[in-house]
Amino acid sequence: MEKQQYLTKNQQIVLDLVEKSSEPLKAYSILFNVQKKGLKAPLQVYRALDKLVEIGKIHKIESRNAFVACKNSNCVVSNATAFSICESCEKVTEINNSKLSKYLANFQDNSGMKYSKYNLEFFGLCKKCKNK
Amino acid sequence: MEKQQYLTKNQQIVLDLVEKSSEPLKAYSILFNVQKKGLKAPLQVYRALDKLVEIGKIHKIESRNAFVACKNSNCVVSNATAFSICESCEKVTEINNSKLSKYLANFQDNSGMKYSKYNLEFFGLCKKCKNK
DNA sequence: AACAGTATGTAATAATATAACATTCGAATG
DNA sequence: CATTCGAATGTTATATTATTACATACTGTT
Ligand SMILES: [Zn+2]
Ligand SMILES: [Zn+2]
Ligand SMILES: [Zn+2]
Ligand SMILES: [Zn+2]
Repeated sequence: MEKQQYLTKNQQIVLDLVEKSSEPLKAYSILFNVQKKGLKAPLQVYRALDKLVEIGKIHKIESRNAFVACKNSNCVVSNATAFSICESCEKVTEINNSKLSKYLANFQDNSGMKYSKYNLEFFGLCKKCKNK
Repeated sequence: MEKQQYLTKNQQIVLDLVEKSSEPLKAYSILFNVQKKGLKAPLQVYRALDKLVEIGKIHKIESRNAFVACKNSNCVVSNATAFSICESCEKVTEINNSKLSKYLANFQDNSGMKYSKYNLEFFGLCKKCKNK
């Protein structure tokens, strides 16, 4: 059984916002949006984000410095993430493909390094933008 | 035949520095190091970096906001990059594995999106750090 | 109650990156 | 050679992203 994670007030406020959003949110946009809820300083947001990323409730899109809620049943495997990113409209989708995740989780090369985590970002044009 | 890329003075200065480095370099560390060569402002460095990334001479390690020289014969496929990153010593290695790149270049899901580019970052402990 | 670990609040500052605009360079053309 | 045009440069200012430092408060355990 997975350990239940109780979120603190700040963490819950930030998570709610990120989950409601249809697009990746940037830290300072989050800050702006939660100021009416009492989170006044960047650090309060960053600390909540750090924790939420750590427990897999949200992910950071590294190439965009933005955050999205996890769409894979709270990513039991938050250490194995893959996203598709439209370079035109910036739509981001979390990829949930068991073949891909199996392939990457088992990937080994001759470096002698044991990988415990990965993050993959695909770029291209989404259906909509392709047909413009 | 591939189009020859002539680098400008600023681009060459930045590239030389990144190629000499055994570790990923951050933009402002690059700036500091090339100031004696006349590049005084952040933008001069960022512009050179942008161009070098565009033509595949260097890559950006997104999770670290740092830059490394390409190790794959100037990445004919600079739009298909994979790295291993040691979370202890921060050593970064560009992965050159044709099976992996073939697998990812051909990856498709049911989103209808055609991927033209990807970046993959593996995390773990390098040989050295594992044995400590 | 004492303690340890985690979370919070707050201010200041560091680190990363871009906007705006004037100027210069360099290849291509006529 | 003179003109043109796109790319690159120089410079200043500013925007955006993220962390340091330190004091305080909350939570569960002994
Ligand atoms: Zn997820
Ligand atoms: Zn799109
Ligand atoms: Zn490369
Ligand atoms: Zn290491």
